[in-house]
Amino acid sequence: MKPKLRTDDWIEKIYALVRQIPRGKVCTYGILAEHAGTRLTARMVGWAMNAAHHIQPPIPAHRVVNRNGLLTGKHHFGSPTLMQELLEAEGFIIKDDQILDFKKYVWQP
DNA sequence: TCACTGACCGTGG
DNA sequence: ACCACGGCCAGTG
Repeated sequence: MKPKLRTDDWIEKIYALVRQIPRGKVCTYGILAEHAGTRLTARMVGWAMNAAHHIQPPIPAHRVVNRNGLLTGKHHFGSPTLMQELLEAEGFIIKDDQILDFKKYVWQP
């Protein structure tokens, strides 16, 4: 009997991982997806983040960026600059919606 | 009910 | 080095 391999299962992993991201670090959709089970579901990670907006506790989705270090989801934060503001508040340097030296701040579980 | 899209990533030509 | 395509899951029209 396989456990219910459903959304709730891996989606919680995603949330847990994102909440484990220390301040001053960032993570990518690919890494989260990979640690959540499948690395090919990076797209769903974004969907999970979207759902994370109305759940508790709040998810620091601003620390989750794409492989390019680009703030792809900034437009989904309610304010197009909210994500950048949050990241800058943590010491990141954002240029053209992109984190400078992003590779140096990548956090891996 | 069927089909398409989505805060992506990796590989191929 | 650049462009194009496929793949995964779930939600919505």
